[in-house]
Amino acid sequence: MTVSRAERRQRSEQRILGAARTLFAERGFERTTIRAVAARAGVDPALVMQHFGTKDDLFRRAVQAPPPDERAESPEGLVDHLLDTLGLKMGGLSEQSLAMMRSMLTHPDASATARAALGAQIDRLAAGIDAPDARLRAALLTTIMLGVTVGHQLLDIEELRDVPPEELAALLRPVLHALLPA
Amino acid sequence: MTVSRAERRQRSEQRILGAARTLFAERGFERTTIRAVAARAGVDPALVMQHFGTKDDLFRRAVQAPPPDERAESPEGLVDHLLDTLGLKMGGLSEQSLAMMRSMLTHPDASATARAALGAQIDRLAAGIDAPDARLRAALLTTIMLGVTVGHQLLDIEELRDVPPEELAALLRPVLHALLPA
DNA sequence: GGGTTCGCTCAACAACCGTAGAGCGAAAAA
DNA sequence: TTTTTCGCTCTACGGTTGTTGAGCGAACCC
Repeated sequence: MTVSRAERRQRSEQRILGAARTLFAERGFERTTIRAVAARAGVDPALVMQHFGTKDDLFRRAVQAPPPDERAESPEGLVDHLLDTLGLKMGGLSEQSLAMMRSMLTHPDASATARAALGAQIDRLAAGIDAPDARLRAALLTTIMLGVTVGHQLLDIEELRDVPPEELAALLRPVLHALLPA
Repeated sequence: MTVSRAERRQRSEQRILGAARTLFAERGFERTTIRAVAARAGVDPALVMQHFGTKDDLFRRAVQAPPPDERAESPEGLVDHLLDTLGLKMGGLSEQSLAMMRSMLTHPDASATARAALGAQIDRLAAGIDAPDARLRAALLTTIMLGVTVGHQLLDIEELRDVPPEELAALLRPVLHALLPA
């Protein structure tokens, strides 16, 4: 019944991290206060600082995502992989992705992280596109998916709500294909 | 050489509004302070409140855009009109659009305004699409343009920087067409 | 020209924010 | 058991924020 000290520490760190992710994803960086995170984690605000140092550090920890799986990117599988990106399968995007996206337009740190993440995806995509303007095409593919995700997950546009994932995928497939060279 | 009182009033109101638009567009709502707006307008912070009442009111005034021109929306012209939306022509989007977009993910008011503006565009587009899922297609068209705009104007993705507008339009045209019924 | 209006500034308040340091109590080490 | 460690809370500080009310000076009205 008793819990070891290290265990307690790790456990409350996880609770804080979870609370932070949720609030960052819902309200963004600026509107999320340390106090609110602490309250949601059932913890004193000072403990948050003690664990993560600074609010920016907490944010960095909260949004850091596991490295993307390096699956083989055959040109044909490109579009399918992109459609997965939407988070349509497996119950939506991770909370850390949402948290980062929610803040990427206002928080300089999140903006840089977002640019880096998108840049990485552009790199990955461009490698699978055989055209002189491969990077530009990859960038457009990426921002297109970004836009649909923002509209769907962050702005909650009603026309996209409750649409079966397969229907979205079916409509988007030819769209994405239109950016691949003939 | 002397200026009338009404003239002075209107003049500083415009300066404040301009400063607000610029800062809201650059940093978003939360990171823009009344003091910063006032400083940029060369004015006392209290005057900003006196003119606009509240920071939220100032934001509302700053982002309110002129009503979209009700040009005839022939189904063929749809795509061209959408490409204009990108702000590629005529030196980019208005500062009020950028200000609204910059804050739409974090400020509840801006979020509602953005949803409304996107909803209106979806309506307009859907009217020109002849398909049972016209609204869904219109929503996707809208969010796609949103994504490209966000990536280009707000995140400043380097692959999209300095790309001639015509090149972007040429690549996007088939993309958008892919969402119109055959 | 004298009184009034009013655009504008000055100074300040109350609330909230991120953050730091001292201290408590229980787990760990001796 | 005694001593030490350390996860955690309490309290509080300094700074910034949105916002307000009093007052000044110049344009306005008579």
